[in-house]
Amino acid sequence: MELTNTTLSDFRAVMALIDAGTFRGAAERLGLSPSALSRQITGLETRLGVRLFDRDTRNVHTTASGEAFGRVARRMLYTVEDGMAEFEAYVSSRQGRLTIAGLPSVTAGLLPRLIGAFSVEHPGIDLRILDALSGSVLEAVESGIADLGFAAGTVSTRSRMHFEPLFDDEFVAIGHPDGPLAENRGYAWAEILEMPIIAMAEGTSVRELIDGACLRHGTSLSPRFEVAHLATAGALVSAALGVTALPTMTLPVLNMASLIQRPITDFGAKRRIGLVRRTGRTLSPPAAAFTELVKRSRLVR
Amino acid sequence: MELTNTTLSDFRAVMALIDAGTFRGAAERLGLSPSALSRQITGLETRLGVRLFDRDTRNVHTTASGEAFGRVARRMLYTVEDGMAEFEAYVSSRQGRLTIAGLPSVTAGLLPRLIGAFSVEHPGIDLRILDALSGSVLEAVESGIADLGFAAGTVSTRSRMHFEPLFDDEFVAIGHPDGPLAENRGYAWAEILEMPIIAMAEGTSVRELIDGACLRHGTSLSPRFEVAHLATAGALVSAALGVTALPTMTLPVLNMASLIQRPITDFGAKRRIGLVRRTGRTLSPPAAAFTELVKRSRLVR
DNA sequence: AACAAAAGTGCACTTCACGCAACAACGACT
DNA sequence: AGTCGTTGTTGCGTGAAGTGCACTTTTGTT
Repeated sequence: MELTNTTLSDFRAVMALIDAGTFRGAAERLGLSPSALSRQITGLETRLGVRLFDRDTRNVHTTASGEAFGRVARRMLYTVEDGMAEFEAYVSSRQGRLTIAGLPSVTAGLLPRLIGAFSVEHPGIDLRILDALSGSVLEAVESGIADLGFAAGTVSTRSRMHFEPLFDDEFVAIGHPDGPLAENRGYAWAEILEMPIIAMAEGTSVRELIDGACLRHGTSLSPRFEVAHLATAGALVSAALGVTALPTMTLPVLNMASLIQRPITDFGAKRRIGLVRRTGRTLSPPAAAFTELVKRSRLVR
Repeated sequence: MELTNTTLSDFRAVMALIDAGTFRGAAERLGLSPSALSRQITGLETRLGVRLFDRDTRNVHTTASGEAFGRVARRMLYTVEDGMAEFEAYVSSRQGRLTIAGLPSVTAGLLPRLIGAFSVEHPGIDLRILDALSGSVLEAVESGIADLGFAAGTVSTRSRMHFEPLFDDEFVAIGHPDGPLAENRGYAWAEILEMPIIAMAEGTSVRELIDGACLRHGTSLSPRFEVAHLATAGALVSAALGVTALPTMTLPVLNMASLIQRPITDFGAKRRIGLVRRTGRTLSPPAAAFTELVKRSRLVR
């Protein structure tokens, strides 16, 4: 009994013949000639070593073995149908899973709107958000844990991954209403450096950007506090312990009620936010759909 | 997306490539050349409109879509494997169902030994016994309710079905020890007709045979009692109400403790017991196996 | 920098499947 | 009972699909 050579068309042929009851009808349903179907059934019976249909030139009767095979065939075709439908649903992003890594500022400030829109368009997709520091975002995407990542477009980012810039996130100075930024005007970066600075911890993209700006200005940063979380920085500023410089994107995370923001006139450094993905790797359909959505939503300001 | 043309070899190819990680290894496992596999994967990807593997000349990486397809493919191949194993088990009579119709005398006297042996050889097969009158046996087999039937080989039987004779069941006279058959010798049929006869109801094969014998002897039967069931006949004889003539095969059904049996010297009619099955219909594998067992058990006496 | 290994491609060949036409057998209708 | 129509099967030719071999290209390694 040669089972391995059995193909899906064999199953389809048997099913059609069982349902139609005649070779002619079954062949028509399958879209081929009666002779072709006859050969196929004969060949299958030969390979199986079992007669599936008792037939003469006038009648066709399914044997017990034929019915047994038909049950198997029906299950098989259902499985194929279901499987392909499932795959098609996956490809067309109707179901699946999408993991997005992002800097905390992005996940908090930008992602809510995006994933809101996405989950409306693709309700069947399980969304996972990974908020991590800059390095972890790249790591997550590179290792495949995350499909996409939102990160700042630093040099290291662009070399390891494909980076698609979305918009520039400008730095503003944040201070207490009664603090050194009380005057409602733009401040120069040199001015700010004179104030007590609350800086983000090293390893964050914000800190990386600020360090780079200092380098270009030929100055150096001497922070009064270093904090790991944006909210902490906000709290410290609210307590009038100092000022800080943050990208505007991060502001929604903070409670701005008791804070004021001022432009930095000559800071120059912008945080270029973009979408990272592995180079040379095809995006999963949900990831591609999400990328499409992001582009469509015109974040560029 | 062309889903319908997807074939089992596509699933096998994807599975092999996922598992092996290289075209070369996968091709070897599939028993074909790397180029053929390359074309197959490319063709599948084209039909699906989705890239399943990211590959350069050196590395092969499964995409998210490829893994999704792989999950579907694995399920598919398991289903095929299971299904074919199930069918193979059915064909080789390791599982399935077998319905045997038989005359009450046969089912009671002969079948127990046979189905005992059969269920030892084929423990996975569900056995159903249909004990019915002669006509019902044929009906059950003809309609497909029963796969096989044990019946007496009358003319009508042979014309409608394929009849395979197994053995001849001879008639003996049954009486009460104190009745007219008290003498331990053979009795002529004419003698017995003089005694009070307990006959089986019309429609039973026993009655059919006896009527035939009377016809040949130029006599006629005038039964004192007519009963539908063998056990009833036996009970009547036990009560010394008369004598009866029955095939030896039926005797195990009766309680012979208070009965005696005597040869009928010139009765001449034997009941030819045989296996009936539909003409022109292939037997189900369990039925074929059972037939084989019956032939092997050499019932011919 | 050169080599080796692996995937992709052009080309020729085989094999498989298909349709058409002829054939055989069975059933129905007169 | 004879005839005709229908239905499954088979012989044959054709076309497409698949396969292997040889070669190219690219990439990782020594």
